[in-house]
Amino acid sequence: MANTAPRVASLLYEVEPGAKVDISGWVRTRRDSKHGFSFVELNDGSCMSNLQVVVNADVPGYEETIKEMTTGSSVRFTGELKESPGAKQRVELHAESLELLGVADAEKYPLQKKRHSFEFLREIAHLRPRTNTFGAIARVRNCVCRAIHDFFQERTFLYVQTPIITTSDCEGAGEMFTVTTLEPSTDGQPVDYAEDFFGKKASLTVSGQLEGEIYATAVGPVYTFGPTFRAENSNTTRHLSEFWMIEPEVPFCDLEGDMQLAEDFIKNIVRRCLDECAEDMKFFNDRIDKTVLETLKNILDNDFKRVSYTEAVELLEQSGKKWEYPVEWGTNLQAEHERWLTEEHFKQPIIVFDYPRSFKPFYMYCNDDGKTVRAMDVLVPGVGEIIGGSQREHRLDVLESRFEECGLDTEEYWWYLDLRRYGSVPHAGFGLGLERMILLLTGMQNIRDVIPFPRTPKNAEF
RNA sequence: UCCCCGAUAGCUCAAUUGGUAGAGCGCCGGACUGUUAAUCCGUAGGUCGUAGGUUCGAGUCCUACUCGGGGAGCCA
Repeated sequence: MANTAPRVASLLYEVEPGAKVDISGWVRTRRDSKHGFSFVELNDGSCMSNLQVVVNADVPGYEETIKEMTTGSSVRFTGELKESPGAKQRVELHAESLELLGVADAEKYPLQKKRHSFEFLREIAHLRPRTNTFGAIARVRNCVCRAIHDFFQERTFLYVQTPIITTSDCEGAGEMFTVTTLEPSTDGQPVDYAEDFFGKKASLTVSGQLEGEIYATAVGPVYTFGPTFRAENSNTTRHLSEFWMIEPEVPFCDLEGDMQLAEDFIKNIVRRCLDECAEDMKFFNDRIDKTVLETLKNILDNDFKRVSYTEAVELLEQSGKKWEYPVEWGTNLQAEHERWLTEEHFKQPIIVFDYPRSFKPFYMYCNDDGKTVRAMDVLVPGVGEIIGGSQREHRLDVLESRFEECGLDTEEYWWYLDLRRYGSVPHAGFGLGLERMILLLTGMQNIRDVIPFPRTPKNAEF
């Protein structure tokens, strides 16, 4: 047995009838004809569709084996690929041999030939990739990851691995998980991190941005692509405790360039998925969200609407809507505001920029107006904020005063300030939440269903 | 963390003013069939989330807890 055999996807869409085939996979369903033969629907994860295997009763082993080929069992067939008289497939496999590799007790196997709720499937996350929806998500997610690397590689960005364990805090990004080998204190005494593994308090990263800036100001455009951890007690359909983030950082770049990069980036990913995962994308449109293809086409066909925070506030004030959270210049936009702007008013992705400095972190470039910073958020219908980014403050004196303003210790960020002391340049970057991007692409509602093994408060199974 | 809602068969759900549980699907058995969400008939399958309480009597009412869902905040 070798894993070089063609897979179902190529048999269905590429290989010509007449080919001799050796194929292994899992049974999705079986239909028996009492006096003659059985149809076995074989899936191997290479695509949404199954290979229909026609097994005649005269195939050796048929009588003893076919009843065991229940939903979920693993099987292997050899035979000849033939044109299918059925309307639903181009070709089918006429089996000449059959082999049951692993049984799946039909009485106990949790996946049935019917739809299951996503809540139920979350409880069996080790089996859910065997379903149509989660197989499709896995393929789309893979496509997105490839598209991301290709996008940046084609633009000469360097892929930089920033640390997962870190002793710096990208302030404002959220609560951090502590990494320690110390036993929990039982006497109520505060933990002495000087005694800890790293000799100081260490955490799981909440962002690779600060380290990304180090490389961007040395080797040119870079991007990070890795797991990120937030210990926030967030219980929503859009938050994970462990998620994947892509963070480009570009020297000699201002906010304008940053926004353009973000827009090109998202459009590129959308285009790749539509081109390369057409079958899966059609499934999402048919079964998950009837508007998803239209939404994605809309994204490709239009420039993202750019609106300053100040303009956004004016639009919200003039909307005549009753807001649960009052709109006032100087307060952060709430979900209801963002949703109205992108879903009801503009009905397309928008980029809100130049936010008040009062609620934005220290590293963002301060505008001359003394009130705003060069920050931008990309908001998309259905998902909300998908990208957050900014031009970074590269002026040493301004940055130092911002540290003071934010109550931060410059000593801890000595290396970050060095970047401004020696050869400082304007630079900018952003962070894209991978799982939120996949929500947008698939029309899935809950972020826990677009990552293989979701980690959320009180949940870290598998 | 806050606010709402929920937990009954393997899955999805129903059960009247409180009177000791039903359906569909799935499974299994049978019939039929180049089928493809197959179709038709039948069988089996439940300590009603956990622990208390009210009551002659609780799936149903009350309390606590656990878990799940939706929304909010925080953010990507």
